[in-house]
Amino acid sequence: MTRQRRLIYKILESEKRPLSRDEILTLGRKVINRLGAATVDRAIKDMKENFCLVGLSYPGQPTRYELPSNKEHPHFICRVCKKVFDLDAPMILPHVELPNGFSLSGGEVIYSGKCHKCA
Amino acid sequence: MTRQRRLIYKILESEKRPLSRDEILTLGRKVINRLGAATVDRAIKDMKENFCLVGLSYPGQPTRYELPSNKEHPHFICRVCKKVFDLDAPMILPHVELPNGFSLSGGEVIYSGKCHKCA
DNA sequence: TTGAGAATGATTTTCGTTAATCATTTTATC
DNA sequence: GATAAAATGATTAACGAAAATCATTCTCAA
Repeated sequence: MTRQRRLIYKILESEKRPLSRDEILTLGRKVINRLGAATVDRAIKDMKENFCLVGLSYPGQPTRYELPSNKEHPHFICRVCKKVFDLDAPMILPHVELPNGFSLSGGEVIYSGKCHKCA
Repeated sequence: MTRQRRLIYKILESEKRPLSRDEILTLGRKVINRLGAATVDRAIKDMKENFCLVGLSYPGQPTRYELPSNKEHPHFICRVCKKVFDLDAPMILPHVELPNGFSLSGGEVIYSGKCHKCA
């Protein structure tokens, strides 16, 4: 555990929304201004393997990551600035009838629209 | 309108699930075996601009596209083979309380699990 | 049928993300 | 405090998707 790793974890913990590599890097450099991109990449890679960091992806955009939360929650993506937010609401996954032979193990609800800054 | 474009449109229409560039290419070559990748790319690009082809993306995977449907529907992604299916069910987007200043314009529901072939 | 304009397909280039390299620094243990 | 192991950060390489190029072929309206 290094200063950098602790910082990256702390950023993910405090931002409470999925962050891309570059978002983490930008936020991190406010604290450790020589923070390297490779370090963030490696931290993400390791966390993905160990604590199953959650990945979220949109067409034409880098994958965003967040810490696995104790309570599942829906996401919101702003169609203008493309930022992704966590919604402070329980995630309700509507019941569906799956085709024969399919088994369900999870799901994801994503709302889209405009955030407070872009509205 | 060319033979290739008609074929690509027809494939998207008949498969009824989001397809990646390569999936379209593979299916298309069963009919036009000299179908070029660039042709599929261009068709996707044009359709994206004109009929607002819908893009769907997952971490570490190419974007998949489908024709805008008259009725919104949820998707299902198989965690094993990564194929994406349309679910034949109305999409219910649970009501949520958005933070102040946010406006809602749409949403997406994605279920995950195992498909009939991977179960 | 013909010819201008557009689409095709093979290939190359560009672009952004992710992984690998390596000398240096930091961490944790003795 | 010394030291072995691991992480860092700058850089380069690998990789895949998307766009650009260009000679050839196809489409469609006159």
